Amino acid sequence: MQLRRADVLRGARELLDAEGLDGVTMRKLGAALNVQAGGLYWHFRSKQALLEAVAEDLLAGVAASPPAGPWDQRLVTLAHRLRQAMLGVRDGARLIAETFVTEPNTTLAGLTGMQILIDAGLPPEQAAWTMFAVAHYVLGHTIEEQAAGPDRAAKLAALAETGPDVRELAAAIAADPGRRFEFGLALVVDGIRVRLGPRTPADS
Amino acid sequence: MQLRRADVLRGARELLDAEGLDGVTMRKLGAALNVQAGGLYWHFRSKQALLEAVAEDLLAGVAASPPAGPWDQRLVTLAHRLRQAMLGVRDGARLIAETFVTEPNTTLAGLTGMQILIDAGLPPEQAAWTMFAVAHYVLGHTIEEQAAGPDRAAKLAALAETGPDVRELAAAIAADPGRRFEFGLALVVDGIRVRLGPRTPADS
DNA sequence: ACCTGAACACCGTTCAAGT
DNA sequence: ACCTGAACACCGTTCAAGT
Repeated sequence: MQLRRADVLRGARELLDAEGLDGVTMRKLGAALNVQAGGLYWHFRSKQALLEAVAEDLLAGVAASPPAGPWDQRLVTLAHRLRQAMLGVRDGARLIAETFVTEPNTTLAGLTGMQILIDAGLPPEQAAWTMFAVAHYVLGHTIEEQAAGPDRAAKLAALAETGPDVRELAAAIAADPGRRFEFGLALVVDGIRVRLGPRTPADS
Repeated sequence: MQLRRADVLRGARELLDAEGLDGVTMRKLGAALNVQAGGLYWHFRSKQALLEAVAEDLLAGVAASPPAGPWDQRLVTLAHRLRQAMLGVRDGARLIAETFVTEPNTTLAGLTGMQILIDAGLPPEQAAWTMFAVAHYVLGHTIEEQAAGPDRAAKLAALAETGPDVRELAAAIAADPGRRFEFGLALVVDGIRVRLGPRTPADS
């Protein structure tokens, strides 16, 4: 039976999850879908276009339903969803980083973040800039968190041996990523709060 | 005459600057150095090892001299240096992201950030976590900022046409990266200040 | 419309053998 | 010690031709 665009997308995502971004190959994907590698080019202009479609797909749930509550909670929810979306596949954050998408899911996620900050009281331009600051923190954190590497653990252990200060650094890398993410996110949110002035808790 | 490790490193960096990360190839590098691709493996265990050496090299200046002044200025200086180091080569931020280095330059940069925050009054564990939050913001920002892509401008222009709210978002992407970086960095620093309590301005 | 077969111009890595 | 030559097992992409 014939392959649909959605099948290729699903296959690519499964291959990504199984092999990582460097393991995604048009030939392997073809094999998984019982098709020659060249045949995939009927469905997608290029490998890059396929990866961008996977990236857009990955962000599907991020802003599908708008987060509710006070502005800080809404923003934290959105940031969580973004991280979770990227954690949804192996190398998801790297995929997002190496891709430039202007499709609905991606755009809506950005707009939603911006709107939350406008509702909180920021002028539109500041809201957009602030939204990107949050997004960049989330992206940077999640990329690092997903970076696998076989010798990572070994290097880290060796590093921890070299001194007490370096030990503290190594411990931070090895710490629970979820809690570390939360910590940094709260920091950024506090920074935003400063810009809103003192009468924020009363707003919705 | 013979090739030294440093020559390979310099060649790799120049090739990276000229062709981008995806254009760095053992064969092209060999050609640039008048050597067969296989010959490079005498100097470096693998392409990955070579890239990690380039990454470590890139961070040479970041913490070479410790930033001076009040803690917030010291931290901002360090963040600037980190961004500038990554901007020093094409795809520098992506290189740092795809690499896990525990060599002196990289480690010292991390330790310096942590020490600045300890001096500011944070307990060591918080200082380490905070340092990573800053680093992740810088990394995320600089990756996005360096993402080239030929159709980027076209996609962005098309996006700006689709509505006034999206226009604001597109404008933020197209804005001066230096100013945008500054804005987000100040946000993070304000967030840190909140955690230090009210008696900070008096400290050095 | 959707895919095959085959080719083109590449990759990273290994390793005997040369100097 | 440092590198060549040649091979191995791969890549993304194109495109005539098939169905």
